[in-house]
Amino acid sequence: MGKQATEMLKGTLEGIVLAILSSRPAYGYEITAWLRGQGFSDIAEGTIYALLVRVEQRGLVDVEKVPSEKGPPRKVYSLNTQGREYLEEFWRTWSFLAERLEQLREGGK
Amino acid sequence: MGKQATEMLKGTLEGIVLAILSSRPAYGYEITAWLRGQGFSDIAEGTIYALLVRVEQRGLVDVEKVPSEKGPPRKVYSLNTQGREYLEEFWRTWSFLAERLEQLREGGK
DNA sequence: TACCGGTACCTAGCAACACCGAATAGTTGA
DNA sequence: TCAACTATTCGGTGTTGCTAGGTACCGGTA
Repeated sequence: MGKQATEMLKGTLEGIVLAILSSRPAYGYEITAWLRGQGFSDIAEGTIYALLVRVEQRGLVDVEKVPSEKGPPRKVYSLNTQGREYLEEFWRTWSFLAERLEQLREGGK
Repeated sequence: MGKQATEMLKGTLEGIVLAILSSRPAYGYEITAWLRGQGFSDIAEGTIYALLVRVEQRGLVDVEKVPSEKGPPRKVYSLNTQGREYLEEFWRTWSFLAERLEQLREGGK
């Protein structure tokens, strides 16, 4: 993945993380590892933590500290009601963008 | 369109503009008007001009100054070979992102 | 004991990008 | 003359992801 991805992730990465949290609670380290497994090979760890702090401050997620057997305690995040509404809005925006881009790709042949 | 769009446009707007230029040469004012007609209602005018300057400096487009009947001369941009390669790369990155997001949307039900 | 690797989180500084607001300049018509 | 439309430019702002570190807890190994 090149530099284009870095800029393209702005705005979408937040939605991606919230989408993950909508199906199950998770913590930062776990999310980073999962994303890398999905092909987001160069997602920086700090990026996810910073993002989680932001969404927490906006009140989109709830946090619970859970002890870990092998390391420091985990901060487990889960999507709350406000977060779900925000995610809905995200999907609407995404759909709009995706449709226009698909049209452009068709037309550009 | 809300605030999410602003962040989501980062990186994609460039691809959108290059995609437009891949089908026909165009100038800034024209592109802005076209985008607004397509539903990108709150694209700032200055944004497109700044973007065009960037892609020009990166050598992705060729520029030609063309006199206008009704106003100052237009700067008409057209995609060159390097720009087409860059656009290909953009589509690959976009496809990757779109696939992951579609998977997430499916899984999130 | 000392050390390394894996787990788990945090932070400061940076670069890129879209937005805002304003300015400039040419043309046409009231 | 003045307003409206066309067309481009620019400085400053806020948000975002990346870089490059650091802290801390644990188990295994030399």
